[in-house]
Amino acid sequence: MTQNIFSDVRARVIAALGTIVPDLPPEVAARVEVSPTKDAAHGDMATNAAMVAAKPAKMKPTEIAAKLVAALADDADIESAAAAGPGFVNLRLRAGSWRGLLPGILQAGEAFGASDAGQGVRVNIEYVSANPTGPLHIGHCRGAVVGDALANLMTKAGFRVTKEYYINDAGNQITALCWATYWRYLQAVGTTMTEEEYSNEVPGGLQYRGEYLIPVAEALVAAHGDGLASEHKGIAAPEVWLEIVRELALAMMMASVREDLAVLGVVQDVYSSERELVGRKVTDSTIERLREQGLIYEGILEPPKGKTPEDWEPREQTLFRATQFGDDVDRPLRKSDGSATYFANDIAYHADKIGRGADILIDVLGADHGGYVKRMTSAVKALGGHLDVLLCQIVHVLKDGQPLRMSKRAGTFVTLRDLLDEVGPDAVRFTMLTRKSDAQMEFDINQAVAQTRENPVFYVQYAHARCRSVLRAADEMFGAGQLAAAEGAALESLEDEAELALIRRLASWPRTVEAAALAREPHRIAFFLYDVASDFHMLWNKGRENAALRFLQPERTAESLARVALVAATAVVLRSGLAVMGVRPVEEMR
RNA sequence: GCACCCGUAGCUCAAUUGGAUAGAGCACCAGACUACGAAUCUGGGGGUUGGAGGUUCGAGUCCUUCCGGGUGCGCCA
Repeated sequence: MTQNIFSDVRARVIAALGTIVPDLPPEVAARVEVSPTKDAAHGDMATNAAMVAAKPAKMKPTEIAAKLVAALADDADIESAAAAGPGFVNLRLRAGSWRGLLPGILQAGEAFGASDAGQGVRVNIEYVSANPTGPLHIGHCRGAVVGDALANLMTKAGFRVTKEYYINDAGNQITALCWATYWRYLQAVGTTMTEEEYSNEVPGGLQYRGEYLIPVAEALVAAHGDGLASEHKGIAAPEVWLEIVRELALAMMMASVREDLAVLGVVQDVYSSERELVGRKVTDSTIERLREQGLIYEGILEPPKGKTPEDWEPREQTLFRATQFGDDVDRPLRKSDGSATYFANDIAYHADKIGRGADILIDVLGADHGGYVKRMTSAVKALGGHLDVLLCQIVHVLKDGQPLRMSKRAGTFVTLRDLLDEVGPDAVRFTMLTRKSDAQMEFDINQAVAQTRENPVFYVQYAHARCRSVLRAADEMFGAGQLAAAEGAALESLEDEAELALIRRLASWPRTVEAAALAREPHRIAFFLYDVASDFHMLWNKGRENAALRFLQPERTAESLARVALVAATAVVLRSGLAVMGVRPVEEMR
């Protein structure tokens, strides 16, 4: 038996199938699945082997199923096999085979569930990548959690993962940030200008008016006094101050972003700067490379149908042939002043990631970037790479039943830090993973902190705390070291249906990790842990009604140790799963 | 107008990626504490999976079309 009993049994099914269909094509074997049954009445697991093999074998599915049943009947771990429905083969494993998995779980500890499914493929996951123009807000939070959990998940599944943040520090937004910072600086040195007057002098107007720039201004004063202002404490020539302000504002904004992320438990491996990339002329060389492939041309785009912008005029641009790779239109790479578009720099950035050694690129983006997906996947395809994009849909935050609208103007702007202060990082992370990332979600602050079953964070934590409680009691009852004894304990006494159901659940953890990693769906871990917790609470309560099922019984050491093994294995799986989600397990609920 | 995401119980969401009778929680009704932690558990009602076609052994899942919600749509990032 390996750690993953499902892949183990699958191998036996394929072997058996091979004796029935001698020339079984490998691609057919690859489609054979062994999965848990939805309905316990069907047994423990079911396989579609007979159905997928029917066509190439030119046999009826039911006929193959009948032969599979006969072939598998000899297997020592299989108690019964039965053909069902259109050609399923339902399998029931011996209780002893299930129980026999517990020592392996305890031995593996939190590493249980790890696999080599990823085969060491190098994956670069880029997430958050918020413009460093202000504090992170709730809109960034979901992507941060999803990206981070996905990184943990794929690492556990045997991928080699790099976690990366792309700093968009090269565009007009940053110049706007500099002007906004400079306004705070002028205020700090005592300018007589009004905000209105200042805004009129700023190209594009004053954009970022939040107070979070005041500390930057104070740092500027500390370092330069009023030397960055004009004689009358007005606006000096940008050559005097712009680059100085840019350096400091960027550094301090990024420091605050990283601090907020750290509170959330997110620490990335690589922080890549767009400015640095542009400085290295990577954009130019990447465009040149695409030009050599004949993918760049000068042309004029059609205006969008229906809603044509007011100031539309046909214009010749440098275009990338995105349509050759599945995009709807070709995309511009240069602005009219000759500088690179954001897209052009981003192509260069993705080329850079590939160049640093990534077999698969993953971008975790916000829903407002949906229109960006096709062009970026097209570009990466042109570069010979592979890009998956995860779109995280909007999160609506609810408090006391009322939606918190995200509005900077109305002053109801919710920062990530605010949310973390109110809910705590563990609840934030778990709750963010209780929805598929491409579906919109409601984040109910009251529910996230509730100490009831309707809060999955609590429910799972409570199950773990209960496990620990039992293990602490076992320590007292049987003395320290009972765990070592439990690993070798006689497990035959674990025969109640609720106990076996829990074991089967724990045994499907490796399969869950693998499937979730391949599907890039970290939310499945949250649902799995909820199911483990549910199975465990159910078993606990059964012991309440039937004393014979209680975990610890002083006068029955063998039975107790067997159950201690089960409880310890449950705690192991819960911790293993929480680690993937980046949530800390708790020892007790206080 | 076009593209992408979504539409599942009254509400919030799952559904092992095309599998068997679509499942949880909340809410509603009825039950279980002389406790290894009742912050939990047991049972019950509740569905034309937005509508209509199609693909096949089999569709919530894939295709077409329509309806509804969200996001975006040449020198913003």
